[in-house]
Amino acid sequence: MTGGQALRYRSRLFAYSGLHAADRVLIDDLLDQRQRSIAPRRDIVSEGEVPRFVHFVLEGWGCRYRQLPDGRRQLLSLLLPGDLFDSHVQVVGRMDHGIGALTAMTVAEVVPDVLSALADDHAAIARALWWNDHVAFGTHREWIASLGLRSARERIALLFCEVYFRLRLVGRCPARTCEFPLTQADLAEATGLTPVHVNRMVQELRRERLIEWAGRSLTILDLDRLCQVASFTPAYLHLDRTVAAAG
Amino acid sequence: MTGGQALRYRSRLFAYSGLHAADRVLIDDLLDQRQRSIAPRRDIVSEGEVPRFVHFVLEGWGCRYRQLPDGRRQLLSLLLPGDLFDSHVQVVGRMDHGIGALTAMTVAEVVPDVLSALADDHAAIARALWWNDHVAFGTHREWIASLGLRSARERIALLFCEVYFRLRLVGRCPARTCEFPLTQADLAEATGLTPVHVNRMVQELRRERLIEWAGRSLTILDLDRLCQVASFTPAYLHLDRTVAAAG
DNA sequence: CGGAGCCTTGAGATTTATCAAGGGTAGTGG
DNA sequence: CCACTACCCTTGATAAATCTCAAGGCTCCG
Repeated sequence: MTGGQALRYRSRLFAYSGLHAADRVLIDDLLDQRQRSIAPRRDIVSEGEVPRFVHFVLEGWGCRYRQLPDGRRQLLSLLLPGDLFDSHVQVVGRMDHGIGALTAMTVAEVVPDVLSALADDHAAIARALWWNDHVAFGTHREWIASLGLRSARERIALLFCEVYFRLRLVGRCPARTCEFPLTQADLAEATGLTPVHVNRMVQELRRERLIEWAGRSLTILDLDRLCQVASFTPAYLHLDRTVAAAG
Repeated sequence: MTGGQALRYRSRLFAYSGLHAADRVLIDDLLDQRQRSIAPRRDIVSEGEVPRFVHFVLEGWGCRYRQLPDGRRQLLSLLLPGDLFDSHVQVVGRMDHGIGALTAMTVAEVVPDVLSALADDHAAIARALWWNDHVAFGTHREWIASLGLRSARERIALLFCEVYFRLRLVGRCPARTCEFPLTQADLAEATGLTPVHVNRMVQELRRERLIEWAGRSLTILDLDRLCQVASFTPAYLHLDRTVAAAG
């Protein structure tokens, strides 16, 4: 589908169905310019900082998070391999939240003007960036709905579903098993629950043979039923604009 | 600050500090082209629909919302007078959520290509649209943090704070009193709580002399203390890019 | 005058949090 | 090779926040 091009990376953008093979190569080339490793639990961009780069996640998992003065912390979204974030970093000014690594990560730092220039010259790339933003918005909306109206059990199931579909899109979940390197404490911060309660709910999902999760490996045993538990529909990921939708 | 221009509307965009007076007039002119009235509780754009216009709220309050198959409903964000939403509606495809009116509303429907053309010709307008998106993202993030880690009382206080600052930006809250035409049931859908519990928490805030709220009118009696209760900081509204920041 | 919609109150049930402790495992240094 | 530490997962008991169900009252409008 992407042709025989020798792409070195697996950007999410490559999944966007409007791109030509040549567009993918252009994006791929950007990612070689400047890379950075981040240790687990370290910030990629801190609150209050003025960010200078557009970031592409090459390896590892990160998150956006918000921390209140009293120390309470909430994850706002997951940043998975292939993701890019803050494509229009020029408008950001001071960060109103932090971006951190959950595992060891490698990210590509792209100079915003270079990406903008690329988008100006190649309408399809501009559209791919729009699409990516649109999906990010959709994901935020679904998290609001998750926290606002789903039970603990449903929230956790939803997160598993989301990760599964997102990783599949970037070719990191060929079968029913994918990486899931978060701790239960991370999961608690993502779902607005306590670690203790997450533990109990995860065990429930295991007992019902919906998932297996040990170490960094997650297996979805019954995707249909898990989606049903979570009231998950992938609509908000807008996969219809994706090459995967064709296959 | 906006000069002596005869602007007919009060778009949020006018607050963006990068605009010239002439830019404001151009935007203002867009809003005359095509307007639509929406009855309270009706959809402006329904889930599953393919939206055709960029919308500007001229009067009344609306919301984005997500409804699960079983009927549970969560508000995702408030749409207040002056707001514009889905400025890049071209990428949307099928709506993954609904947009509805909470009160009677008047919206301007702008043809996306016309707005895009304007943004292409006037860099400042493009930046204003970016800024608006950026604030929308920030608001979604803050709602996630609200639902994930704040108590019922804090969430309600936060919503009052947010509305107060947003309305002030568009000149609809000159003093301590502003419109707040939601029902307690709406507030419950926004905060992920039950109407009964919202009622009790609102009474608590009233008893503590933090707010007065009766009918459609909200008065903030002690803004500092209310912000403190809510752990509210306006950072996510990015008012620093705003003419209000100067004054 | 009657109804509809909204707000309010009470009592009891449920979900989730809190506190506290124990166990497994992997890595580290002696 | 063993002990030790750190980190994570697990379990139990109890407490707190929020929900559910039910009913009554107010106000506005036809």
